[in-house]
Amino acid sequence: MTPSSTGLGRDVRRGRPKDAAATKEALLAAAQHLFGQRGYEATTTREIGERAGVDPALIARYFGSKALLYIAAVVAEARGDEPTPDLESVADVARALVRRTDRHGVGPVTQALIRSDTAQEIRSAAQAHLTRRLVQPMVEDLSRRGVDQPRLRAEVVVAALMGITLGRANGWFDELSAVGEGPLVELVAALLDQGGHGVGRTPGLP
Amino acid sequence: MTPSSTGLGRDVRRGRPKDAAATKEALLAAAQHLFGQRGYEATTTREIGERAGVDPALIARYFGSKALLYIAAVVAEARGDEPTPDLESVADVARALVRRTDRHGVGPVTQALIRSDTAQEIRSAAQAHLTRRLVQPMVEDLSRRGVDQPRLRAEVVVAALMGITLGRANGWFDELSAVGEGPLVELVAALLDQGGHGVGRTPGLP
DNA sequence: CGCTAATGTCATCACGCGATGTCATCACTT
DNA sequence: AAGTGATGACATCGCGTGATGACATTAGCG
Repeated sequence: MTPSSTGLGRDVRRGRPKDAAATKEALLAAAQHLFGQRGYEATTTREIGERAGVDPALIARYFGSKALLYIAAVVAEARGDEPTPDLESVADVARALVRRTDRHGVGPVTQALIRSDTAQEIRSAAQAHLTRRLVQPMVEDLSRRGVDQPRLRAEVVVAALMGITLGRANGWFDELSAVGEGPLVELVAALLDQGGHGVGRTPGLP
Repeated sequence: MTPSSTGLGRDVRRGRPKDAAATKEALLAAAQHLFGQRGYEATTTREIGERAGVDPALIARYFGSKALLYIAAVVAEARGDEPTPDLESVADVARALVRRTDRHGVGPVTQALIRSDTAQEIRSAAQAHLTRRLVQPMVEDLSRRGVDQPRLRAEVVVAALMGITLGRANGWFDELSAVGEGPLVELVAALLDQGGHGVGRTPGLP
């Protein structure tokens, strides 16, 4: 989140008119929210313009097209992702994911991944982001702890976490959506982080 | 899957013309496949008609509308879901989910759940289906085994499984998509089914 | 064989989308 | 204060969508 977007928040833009930078930020903030909430196809440029208090035609002027605005939103989300906290243990990742989803919704990156109609370029970017940001650190952590098949394990865990946050945000189940962040993270970490409990190895190994 | 739809498979409909029942089935089969693959919004009635070898206008005749056809597809999927195998243990659910996704794609029910633009009626039906079919049996299994917070646990596990199958089907990560069904199910079961390993209780309990 | 209702085909509608271009309006420099 | 380029508002375009209704064709029955 940029400082100015924090300032104007969710509503129609006020302040002095004819400020190109502010307009661009307002559009980006609105795009982040709407794309993250409903995904690419389900969000219209008119909605984005309305939420930003700005004419939708300005999307073309400042970002080129709706697709490029989406990419800008993904990039902005990747940057604003908390100042790179040390996401290593499963609990860390789980907490970060749940917290961010609870606050800002699913987010453009996740939306890009779950939708099959996402443009290939956007999808690749989102996958790379997810891998570099979440999977890779976990792989290193698992390797360090001597768990075998660390990469596959990390991928499975991250995918599982995606499903959990997705289900929570979308209200699939009653208790999953109702439970607090703390208990949920605790439960999920206990479930998925078995290295700490000595059960992380394949059956048959010492 | 109905017997006749199995017979004609993926392609254009042949056989004797002017058969309303066959036309209806062809449309339903095509709808199940396309809706399950791409979701509701991303699938057009023209595509469904083309895949079924039938005029798209017949969707309106036989199902009323695209939305009603989608509901019919969800209902059909719910019915055709293997003749109610005993889905109790986590491993059972994982195996069934992975297997069905590997064969038929994500499926209309899951698509309805992950898309935020799904009509409320469809979403409720999909949630109810998921709860009755997967969560409820697992709750009973966990309760029987004395695990506490059985409902929340079951919901978390099912959501995690959704994420895993979703990530596998959508190619989020290399190894997750490449690994065979057997090893994946084994790993996932070992990860999520902790009741069998004595780690299923909340920390602090005997 | 001929009639009729069921079935399939086709042209077309209204709508919402993203995008574009034109023109009015404002801010900044001198 | 005036001029000028940047900025925003508006009307409109072309496209693809789901849906509709008129028309052609077939199957089933007497």
